Amino acid sequence: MSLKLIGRPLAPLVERLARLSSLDDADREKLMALPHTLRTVGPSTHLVRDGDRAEACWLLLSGFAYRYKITGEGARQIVSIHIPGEFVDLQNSLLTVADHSVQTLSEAEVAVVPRQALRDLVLANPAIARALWVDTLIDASIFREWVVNVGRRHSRARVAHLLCELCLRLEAAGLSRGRRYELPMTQEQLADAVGLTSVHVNRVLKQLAEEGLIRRDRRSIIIEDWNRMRDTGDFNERYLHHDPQRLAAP
Amino acid sequence: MSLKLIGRPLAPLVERLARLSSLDDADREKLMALPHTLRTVGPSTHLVRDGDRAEACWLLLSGFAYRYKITGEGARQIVSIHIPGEFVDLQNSLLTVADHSVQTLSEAEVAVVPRQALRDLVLANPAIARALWVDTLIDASIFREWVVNVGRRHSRARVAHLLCELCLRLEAAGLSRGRRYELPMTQEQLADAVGLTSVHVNRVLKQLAEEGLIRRDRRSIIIEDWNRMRDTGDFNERYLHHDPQRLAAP
DNA sequence: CGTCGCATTGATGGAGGTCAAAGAGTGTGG
DNA sequence: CCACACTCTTTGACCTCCATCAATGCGACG
Repeated sequence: MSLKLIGRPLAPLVERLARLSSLDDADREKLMALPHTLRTVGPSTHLVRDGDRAEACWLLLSGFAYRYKITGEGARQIVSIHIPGEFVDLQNSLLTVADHSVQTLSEAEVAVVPRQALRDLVLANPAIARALWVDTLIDASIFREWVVNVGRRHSRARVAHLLCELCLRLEAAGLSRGRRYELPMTQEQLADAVGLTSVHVNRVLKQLAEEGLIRRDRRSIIIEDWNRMRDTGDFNERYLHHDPQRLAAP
Repeated sequence: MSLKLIGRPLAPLVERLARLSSLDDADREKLMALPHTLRTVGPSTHLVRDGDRAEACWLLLSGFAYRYKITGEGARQIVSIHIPGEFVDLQNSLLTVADHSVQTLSEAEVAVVPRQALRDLVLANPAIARALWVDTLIDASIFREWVVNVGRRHSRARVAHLLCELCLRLEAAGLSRGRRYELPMTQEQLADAVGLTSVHVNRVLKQLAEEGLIRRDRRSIIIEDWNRMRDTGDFNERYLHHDPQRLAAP
């Protein structure tokens, strides 16, 4: 269902990109004017399915989503979690067939941007092209960190690392209150993000809570002791590249 | 040490990018004319170190390299393996500080491209910008598959998957003879790429060889039975996006 | 011919998986 | 307002895959 939202619906995207790369007012206007359709979708809605032909790019305006793949044995691995303001499949603009699926975690407002519109915008605006490229590079950096997380860290560290990452990303987007944030994920989904089982994630969370590193309140996470979480999660935020990237303008 | 190589040293890059995205003759010429310094470096040479300020991008012209991170506990995770024609750290063009290290596996010829030269080229040439963006998107796709590999596959499948991936990538680059290719990696390095120990990788390789799926000859891998390797590695090449991406020109 | 790095093999242990059941939170319909 | 249904969380018992530790083998190279 299409619906009109107030004002400038794409603002979260523009703010995000402007944090990553310098954009002048004209660039921002052009981004805001990107043709799109707004939709509100429920939790567990598939936005993209593995194997789909790419037709549009989905931009998350509110709510959470995740990308995942299913192995031949039927196991699911979540490869990324997305927060408002992020494109969940920017690759659809240029690659022809989706190599993974995208599903919402919560109810979400999304903007559907036709693939061609994005290509045209990028072709005509080098600064926007650069901003989107930076976005893709940071995405890739996060994937690399996830490879390390599931490949070489113990269960405690994996879970702590993920919780630290989400906390900082939400903070950068202005979506957390202090060290507390909503995390609308089941323990099974958390498990699929860190390559463990839900049973084990449950034990790890329990232990982290008992030791006073975190507190859990329904689907909220409160990081009680950031320093110890950082240590047990072997977390170094450099890979998020949140430091200002705005170098001398093009 | 800088040295002059014959003809058009950047040709492997141009060929690779042209496979990924449409480039006209003018674009190709501009890429070929990218300012750079050629160097020949020995095996185990660090091209980038985690934490370095990005000054240049390294392009592999011959030989192999890999990117890795070290955890707080000192474990290494290899996050990607690179073959000739690939940029090993395109992100250096736009991100300011390296979040991982890059090291050669074998002796290698590399081109060092000043970061600013690449930025300028991209800013002035949308088609080249697009090609490099596609390159980054495919890189990211491979990282995602690696997350799945270390997160959700058993040891046999992990190793088989990696061997399948390298085979196809080398084939696409015209660097394998049939199903045989040189793989200048120790079993410890293989282990760090798939999140296992070298001891276990050794046992897996032995088993794959005993069952007739592969043959090993020094540092060469021969895939004897592609179909069974594909099955045991749960390998689906779609994520490599080797299918022609050349859609209607910009 | 020694030595150095890597591969190979065996023995043992543990982190995390699997299986199964009970508990808790939330929503719904009577 | 309660009963029950459904999903998710929690906990316990047991087991397996892979890590760890420790030798030994072996090929390349000075």
